[in-house]
Amino acid sequence: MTMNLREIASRAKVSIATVSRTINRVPTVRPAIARRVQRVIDEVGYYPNIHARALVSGRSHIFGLVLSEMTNPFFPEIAQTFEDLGFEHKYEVLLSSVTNNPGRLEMAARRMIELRVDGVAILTFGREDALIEAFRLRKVPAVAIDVEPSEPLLKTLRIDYRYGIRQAVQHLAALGHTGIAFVSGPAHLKTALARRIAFQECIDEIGLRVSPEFLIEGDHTMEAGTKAMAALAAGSVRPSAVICSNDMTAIGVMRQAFELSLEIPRDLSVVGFDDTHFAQFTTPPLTTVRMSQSEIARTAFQALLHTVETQRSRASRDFGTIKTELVLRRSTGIAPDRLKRIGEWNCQQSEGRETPRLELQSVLRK
Amino acid sequence: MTMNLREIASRAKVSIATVSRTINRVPTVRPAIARRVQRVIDEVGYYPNIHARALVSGRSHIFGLVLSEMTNPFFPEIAQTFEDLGFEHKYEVLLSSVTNNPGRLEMAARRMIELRVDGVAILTFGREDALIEAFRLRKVPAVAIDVEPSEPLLKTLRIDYRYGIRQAVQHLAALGHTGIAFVSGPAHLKTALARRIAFQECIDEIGLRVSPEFLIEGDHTMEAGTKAMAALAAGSVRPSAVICSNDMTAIGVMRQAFELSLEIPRDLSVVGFDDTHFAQFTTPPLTTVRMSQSEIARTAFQALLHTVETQRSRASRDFGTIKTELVLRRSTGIAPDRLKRIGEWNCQQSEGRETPRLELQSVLRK
DNA sequence: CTGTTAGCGCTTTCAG
DNA sequence: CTGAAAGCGCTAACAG
Repeated sequence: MTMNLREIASRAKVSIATVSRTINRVPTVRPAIARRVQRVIDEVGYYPNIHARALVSGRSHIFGLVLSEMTNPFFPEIAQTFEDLGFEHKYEVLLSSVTNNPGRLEMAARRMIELRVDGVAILTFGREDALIEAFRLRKVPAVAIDVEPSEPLLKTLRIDYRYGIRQAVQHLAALGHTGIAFVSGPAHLKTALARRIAFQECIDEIGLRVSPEFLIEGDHTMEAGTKAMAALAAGSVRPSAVICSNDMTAIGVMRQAFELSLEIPRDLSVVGFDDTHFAQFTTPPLTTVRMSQSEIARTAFQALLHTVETQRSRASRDFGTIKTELVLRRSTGIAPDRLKRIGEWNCQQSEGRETPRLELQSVLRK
Repeated sequence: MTMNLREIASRAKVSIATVSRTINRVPTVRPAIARRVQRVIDEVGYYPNIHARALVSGRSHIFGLVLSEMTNPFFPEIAQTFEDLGFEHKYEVLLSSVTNNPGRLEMAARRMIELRVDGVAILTFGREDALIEAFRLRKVPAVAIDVEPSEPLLKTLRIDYRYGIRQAVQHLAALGHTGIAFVSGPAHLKTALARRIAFQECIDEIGLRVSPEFLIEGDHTMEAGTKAMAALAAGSVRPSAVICSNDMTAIGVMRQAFELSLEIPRDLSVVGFDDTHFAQFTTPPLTTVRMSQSEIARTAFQALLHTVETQRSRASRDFGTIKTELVLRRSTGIAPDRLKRIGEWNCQQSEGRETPRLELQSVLRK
């Protein structure tokens, strides 16, 4: 038995319009009737057909969410928040993860458009240009990261990479590190590039210099971290600290450090980027730059909602800047050579495997 | 300019029926005309309206996929494969992650039904009953794990937890462990229960016994693993090995072991379950029971496809059994007391931090 | 307050 | 081989 408005209407002895109104909570329905209709609906467990509704109303009540590989935990955490928000505001969310797989990007755009999403958040952190163009053409409201919003339907969400990366660099420098390596993400990702540049600038700022050997290109996977660390260890000079473009990379670096019997942070300090939930559970817990996933998801959602719900949001507004910030944990410590000098001055053995730690948070966060 | 069949038709100077046929590759369209139509479609970048199509055809070409919390990497890995398959077979996939959040489960069912999915894979590993019932009522083809398929539209996909868990238990026993703890998932999850029972049986089988203190209930999060290990360490007797109901739990256990200055595997052996990608990157790499995510996703997808594409798939078939299997890495080693005895016999120091290892794979996998 | 009716964009007979 | 026309289930005027 296929249920539809007509069937409900006939059972409740009203017209289909009344059923429709009841479902949509139009207040002009006499309460007694509304209750009667509702009872029938509940009895038969009727759910409206979204397709019919979208077709006639022109609004699908679906938001698209385009992310990169779901296997990087950073993205599921965004998805989770975004979905929660959708739930709260009665929007479906159509998730599309764009892998390197060619055609996948195009596919994502196609899905979103075919399903006539009311708006789409593009949080791929890098290769969004083609998507943005596709949605602009079809006049689909969109929000993306660090783009120039050339028109009212495109909102932007900026990220201040510099702030957190500066904290990381200064934290390391304060601990006496001078040889600091950086493992970047894939060069073609804008976001990865931005992080690397921020690193470079922050290093320059304090008058340090980084040997070209210390700038390794990775691809934001754990495997890349492993390889990068192997390369670093094989070099003529070795860094005493390494900053990674994301947490996955840092995990890979730590893995390889373990392989090389390097103890963290005694022999090597490691800093991640993202602060995924995992960062708290590495051994040792990872010092990393937090970029709040939920804040990103929330801001993106709000931007979309704002664009859709208010007709004349003519001004292509900037939806604020997401700040990044260093979270100190235990993968960073005093630079090995400074530590040695401390040892010489003060011959008594410090207890166990503990490494002396500086509490810099108050300084860094001034 | 809102594009639709009519518009394309008028531009290509054919009827809308012909455009429809062209799009759907109906072979009776004269090639010359088809080309003309196609050119117009490409020029204007037209995408059909899925809603209209679904409405009239009665088939949405959408598969639903219900998973548990996406923040456990096990699930994204399934989602990835399932989506790839959707891509390949021209199905949308609508992902719904069911968190503990009350109402979220109901919401998932509602979404699937309102969007008239052609089938739904329920891979929540535990609390699927309500969902299954909802889909049964509405005659939505479904596939779920370890259910009794009472009717043709419900397929089942079985998982052999025992096989892998037995390997884990025997591996540990062979290394001389007698005090083996088990950190389970939440008691209300069928799948977690199944794992715990399998563990118990495998222990019984070899005549070992496990103290009640060694059976800890967790909830499949890293936090739970941490707490479980803390509890274990605080007990009157300590286990020399712990098997976890999933990899997340194992990561938490390792994290806490580190906190307690327990070295793995010298002081404690740890075994996970799932073999998520992360298991290769813990320090040390995690010995774990593999349950192939891609195999699960693939089997579920095939079951759905089979149900949908063949009208009269009357027989409610079992879609095979997924096997589980121990993957040896480096979080397990010889039991501490046996190791000590070895040390006594053979006084020469073994090199560095290496722990003697047995290569049991060939035996275990006979 | 409630009912009637005209489509939304598409697929699918049924005629030509 | 191509076109005309009848809906799919629903919303939104417009009447009553």
